[in-house]
Amino acid sequence: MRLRFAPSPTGFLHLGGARTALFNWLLAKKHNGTFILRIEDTDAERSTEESTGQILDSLQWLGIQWDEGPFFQSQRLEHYREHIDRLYKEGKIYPAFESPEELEAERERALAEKRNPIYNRASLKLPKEEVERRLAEGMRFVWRFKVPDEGYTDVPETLMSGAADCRFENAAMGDFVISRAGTLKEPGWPLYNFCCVVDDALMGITHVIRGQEHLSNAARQVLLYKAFDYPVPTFTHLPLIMKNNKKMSKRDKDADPAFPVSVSGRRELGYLQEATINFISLLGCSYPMEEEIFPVDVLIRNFDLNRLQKSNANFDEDKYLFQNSWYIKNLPRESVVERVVPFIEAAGYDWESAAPVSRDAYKWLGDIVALEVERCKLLSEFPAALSYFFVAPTSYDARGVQKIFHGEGVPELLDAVAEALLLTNPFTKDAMEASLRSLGDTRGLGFGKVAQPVRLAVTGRTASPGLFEVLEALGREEVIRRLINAKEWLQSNPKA
RNA sequence: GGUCUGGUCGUCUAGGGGUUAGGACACCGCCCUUUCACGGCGGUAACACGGGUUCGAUUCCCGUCCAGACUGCCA
Repeated sequence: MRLRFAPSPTGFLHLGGARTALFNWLLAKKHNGTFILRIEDTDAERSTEESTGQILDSLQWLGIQWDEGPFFQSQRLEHYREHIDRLYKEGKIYPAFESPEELEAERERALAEKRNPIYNRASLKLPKEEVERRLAEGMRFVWRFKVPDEGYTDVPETLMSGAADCRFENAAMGDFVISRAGTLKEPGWPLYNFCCVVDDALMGITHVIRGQEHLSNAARQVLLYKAFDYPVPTFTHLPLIMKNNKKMSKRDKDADPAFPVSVSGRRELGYLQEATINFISLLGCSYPMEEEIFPVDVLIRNFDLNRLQKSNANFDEDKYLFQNSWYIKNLPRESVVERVVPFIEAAGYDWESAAPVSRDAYKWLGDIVALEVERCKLLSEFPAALSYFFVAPTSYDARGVQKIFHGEGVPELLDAVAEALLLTNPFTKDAMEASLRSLGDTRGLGFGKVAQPVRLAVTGRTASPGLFEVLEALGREEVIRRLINAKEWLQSNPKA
């Protein structure tokens, strides 16, 4: 079993492409087959090396490793030329001389007359001598494939059809172009539909899994396989991934920047590799497992073309986020910390000097990351969530000031807390809790009345992880300093 | 317009001639609780419509409607 992923390097790898790559890879892995990567860069206008690099990066990040390649179509011209020659000699293709403008005019005419806008074969009807004269003169032409006038072309399709193959009417297809405009001396570049067939045949591809937008191409491609007398692979055309009920495309200009369609964009936002694989594996496919969260080896074992869905799938951001947060909570802590570090550094926080002097900075960082692991759904949320560990608050949440700081006797309370914590030994969360609970009791205050002002004083916020974990991580000196700062701030900013 | 493909809770889906139509995310409620989260428990919610076939259709068939893709000298 030989499968391939064949992206065109005209932009980043998007999530739909990643899912196509994943399914091909999964099937290859499951059956000990071969997964080939081929870059379809026949369009010199739009292909870039930068894009190729990005696509390879994204695949590697996802852990989708190819067994062969990457092959580049731009380096395989000889094969295509050879195949064109072959078809020409057999009379299966012919040169067509119309300019794009002429074609467009004809197309509009056809549409206006409610005719199917397929090529009218004007060049095929030219006398042989005329064709030869034009070719000799160096007139520009494209190669068109002569599609049979009658009959049907059946695409062996595992998904997008009923029990039978997917059937297309030849008469409705039109003689499609297989090679761009050129002359005999300077031939144009062959096109996708053609190169794809030549390569898949030469590379021995047995099974093509790709997006459903290629389904109608498949009919043309089958015609080409037949023309070459090559075996036709089996096709699986995946349902499309939709966003707000329209195709999620990398060409979509209106895409919301908060929800990038690229794998790299998601990575930069702090989506995890594990969550991304897990989530896209569920788009248009189901598995016999009860849970919807599973590691990739379970995925490989259970992937099955028969469990593919036929209808399009909407991309559910909520579910993706949920899975991401699940992995942040459940992946080995060490692994999460490792991945959070670049985000913290990119935000400009110097965690090494923020760590209490008595502590190993990296271990300390691990501790505070652990405190936010069940709150942050994206890696990119950690810097803001943890900011007060790196920089002492200089202002306090406005609503908190109003509701908490302006309560009865808060400055004195902060003093008392500072004093109590000074005497708390060891400076651990359990000891602090006992100490502050009893302080509350003596003052006749509910525990919340003690904890909330302290939280606000120390973090500047009304919400945080468990207060005592925070205090312990901050260390005694820093906590006392912040309590005193808060009290002073309160005295110079009294209730209006 | 033509060709092709689809249609089960809001979303992703399981299922399949007889089921209380199952799960997940989201949502709502309760519990836990020093805040915010996490977690636990529970709840609302679906077979597009009309004809057949059948003792019985959400499931099979046909139409309708709706949706999407393709209709490039892009891939």
